Amino acid sequence: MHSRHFLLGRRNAQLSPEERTMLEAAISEVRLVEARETIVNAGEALSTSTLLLTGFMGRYMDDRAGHRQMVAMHLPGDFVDLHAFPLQHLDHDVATLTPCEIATVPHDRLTAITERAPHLGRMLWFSTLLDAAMHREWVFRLGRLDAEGRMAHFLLESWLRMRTVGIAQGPEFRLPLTQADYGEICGLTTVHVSRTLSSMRKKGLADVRDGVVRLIDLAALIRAGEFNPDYLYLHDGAVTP
Amino acid sequence: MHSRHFLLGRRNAQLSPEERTMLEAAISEVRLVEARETIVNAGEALSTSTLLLTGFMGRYMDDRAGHRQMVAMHLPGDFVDLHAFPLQHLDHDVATLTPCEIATVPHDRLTAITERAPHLGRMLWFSTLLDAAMHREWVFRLGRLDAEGRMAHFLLESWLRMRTVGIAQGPEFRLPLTQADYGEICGLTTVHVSRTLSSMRKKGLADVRDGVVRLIDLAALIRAGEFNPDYLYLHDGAVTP
DNA sequence: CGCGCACTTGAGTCATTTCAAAGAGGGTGG
DNA sequence: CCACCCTCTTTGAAATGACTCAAGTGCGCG
Repeated sequence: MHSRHFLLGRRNAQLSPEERTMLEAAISEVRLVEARETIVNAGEALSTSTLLLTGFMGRYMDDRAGHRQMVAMHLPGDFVDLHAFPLQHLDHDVATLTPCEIATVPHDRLTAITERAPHLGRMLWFSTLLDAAMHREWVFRLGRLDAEGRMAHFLLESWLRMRTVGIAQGPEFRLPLTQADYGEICGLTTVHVSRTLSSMRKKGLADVRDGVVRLIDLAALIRAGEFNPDYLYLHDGAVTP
Repeated sequence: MHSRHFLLGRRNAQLSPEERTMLEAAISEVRLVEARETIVNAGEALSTSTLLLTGFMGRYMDDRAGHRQMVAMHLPGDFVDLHAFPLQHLDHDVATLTPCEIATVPHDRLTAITERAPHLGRMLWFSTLLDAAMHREWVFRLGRLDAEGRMAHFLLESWLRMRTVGIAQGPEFRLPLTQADYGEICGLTTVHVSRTLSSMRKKGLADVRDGVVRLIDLAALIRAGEFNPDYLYLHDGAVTP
């Protein structure tokens, strides 16, 4: 399948063709999932991990009142719950935001990869560390930025990530999130997301509406979000050869 | 050195004696570092990682105004910047909170471990995933909890972690942090940390002072911090045999 | 047509910050 | 040995950012 090969391993730029083939061969199944469906519940035992081929997914933790905090958003090419391989079960839920095409990879095949292809194994490790680096940035975002800064930071992060996998080019791109989603990402209420976005629109920073993001004043967004893209390791991706 | 062997690998309960020996043999140097010293700056190229033997360390990201957000705290037995092995440089600073005894592990020896001992390699991977799980919990804490909840959550997390490495037993334990540290952890100002702690004292939840934490009403703390310890994977730690 | 969902807007409240000042303790140098 | 100066902590008062509650708009879809 063309699109599958196209996306696979996109996130880890340093894979050789043989490694890509090996990873692709580890897929046991590809299927479609509807929007807003939970595909993994926190705590359940897992013997497979999920590679996202098309669509958007999120990882969530719930508070007692049922309010959700998103702890990660995933794009095509992401190994959404690769950490379930070493961890065996997850501390959060995984759900689709949009309709998604996902590939299933059994853990025993990953074990074989770490044994037969140590470099590819380290690239998988690298991929989970990218998630961790993003988690840290989310901690920073929530701990130190105000509503506008959080939104700006998240929009910039998403834009760069989407550019690296080729689903965004210019400063206008499709990001099919509702304001409630933004609230779950940025630790804000829906109401306050609405106010924040309209203020950013008024100030000429960015225009977010109808699932489309238009970044208008990049310099101001970078300033507001105190954004430094180093944590995305965009020009790295190799461990040892 | 007795204490070294005692601590090494404590975090990853499932290491065999041979694996412990192998990890210990990877240490090239042990040294002492004073309190409040930065041992790694964000962005610098790294060819070694650091194992914390005694003392407390933190990982930090700075905002433009120079305010810091702590993104992780480390205890004896933690591989503080193991992720520098695949990543090659870090997106945050690493600094001591107290005087620390640290062991240096060159990355080429870690490469050898992943090649010669895949299971130990996966345990190292597991260890970085524990950090990621804690990062997620910190995202949740900052995104969904109020000041009292954040403090309660952090105190409980620290208590459980310290119990698993044997440096805390009962509900009273030494945690040598200032209120400014708590602020950098919980995304609060020092002033508000002071108010929050005194309110928790008044309510009989916990008594934090002079670097000593006394957890008084565990049930209430768990409720306030919406605390569920599953993310610490305390009863896990094995991948595949 | 009407219902549900996403978004907007307003008014009032509350949590946290900011600014300011002062106390408590520990260590150091005169 | 005392005076002084750190750093850490506490407290007060005012300002502000975000939340809650509430009502209302616009839109797509059955």
